[in-house]
Amino acid sequence: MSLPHAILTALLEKPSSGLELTRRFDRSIGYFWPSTHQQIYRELGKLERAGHIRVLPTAQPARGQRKEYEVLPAGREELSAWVSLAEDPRPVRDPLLLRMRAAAVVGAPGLAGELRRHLVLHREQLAEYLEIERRDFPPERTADEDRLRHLVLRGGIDLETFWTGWLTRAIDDLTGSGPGPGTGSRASDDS
Amino acid sequence: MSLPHAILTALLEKPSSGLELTRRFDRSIGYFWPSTHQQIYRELGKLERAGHIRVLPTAQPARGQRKEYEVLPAGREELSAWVSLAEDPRPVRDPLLLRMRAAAVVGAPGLAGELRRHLVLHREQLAEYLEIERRDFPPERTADEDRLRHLVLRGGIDLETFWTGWLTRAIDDLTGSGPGPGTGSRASDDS
DNA sequence: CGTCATTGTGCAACTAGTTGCATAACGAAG
DNA sequence: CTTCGTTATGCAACTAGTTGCACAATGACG
Repeated sequence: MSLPHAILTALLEKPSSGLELTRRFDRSIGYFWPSTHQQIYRELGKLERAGHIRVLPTAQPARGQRKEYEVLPAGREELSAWVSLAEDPRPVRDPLLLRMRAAAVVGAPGLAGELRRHLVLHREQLAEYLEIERRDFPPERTADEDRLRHLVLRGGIDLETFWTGWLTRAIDDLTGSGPGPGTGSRASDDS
Repeated sequence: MSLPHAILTALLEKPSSGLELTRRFDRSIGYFWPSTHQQIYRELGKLERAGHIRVLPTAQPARGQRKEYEVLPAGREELSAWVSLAEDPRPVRDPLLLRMRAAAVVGAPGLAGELRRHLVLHREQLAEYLEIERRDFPPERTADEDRLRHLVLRGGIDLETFWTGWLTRAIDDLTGSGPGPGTGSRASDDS
């Protein structure tokens, strides 16, 4: 149940309308909790009904008319409570790794190409994060209250760095020698 | 739609019953595509109806009676086709990063403790992967057909290495100086 | 004035994964 | 021989996320 809390966080940073929130997600919180406008509108409705947020009285409510939301005290408390919950890391669920594993069994003609494609995408994402870091967190003074936000960004940077590194080595390993395993046949398990 | 393909891969490696498959997932494919027995049984039913797998004739079909499945040619073809599909990396979706971001807004008394807890978990997972590597992929001869499987395992190892590194630095950064930001108040965006 | 693109809100249906539980066969213990 | 734990299969309801689309207001262009 993270999306409502992502929305509360974003609304505390700045009261917004649904679409505005969606756009801010696309270049901020959405980097580690992506969401669509449909989902966001639905969740805004729930949060309002729960008394966690309300429509700013300045805007008139009508279909197709902009509605700006702000967080109510109850919403802030809810978020505070959620922040201090313990929650185990979610298990990895990655189709690319699954594909490689399947390729070990049924063969993989174009797999190296797919790895190269992913490498490009991860490099782009990494560059985007580094650009944000350069812009928002210059080395001089790291404002105390920005430390957590910087750590989160560092997480994104380190994660993309891991992917580019691993993909590079995987491509080398796959194309460096022989044509690959073809249709494997063993029946052992594990790993 | 990855679960059916995960199951096809596992069944090609070795024909199995539902429960056996579940257990093999727990210490193998489930590391990057986790699944429960309920989901696996449901999917086995669909795969059988689709003509991708069949029950081995040796076992008699009855409720509460073991049924062993094997992959049919159509299933192998389906898997082959899926392996060569292009699929973009899924966006990250991580509650811990979200929590840190929320903590920058509403404060975070116990956050460092939670980070330490995660660090332990990731270290344990890393140790488990390294043990598997030591056991299944000794340095001497790397059999050609095992290369892909080893690469997948390397992915898990590198990923856990990234987490332990990042968490260690985050904990240092959070506990090293001042008491943290408390209730932040800024209203800027991005990052 | 009409129509067309843009901004904005939102519903409905679908898909995939999770949680809780029911049920059957079978062997071991009392 | 019955009861109990284990192995095994599976259904049903729920939750979260995705996809496709509908509709209202508004301002620009002809």
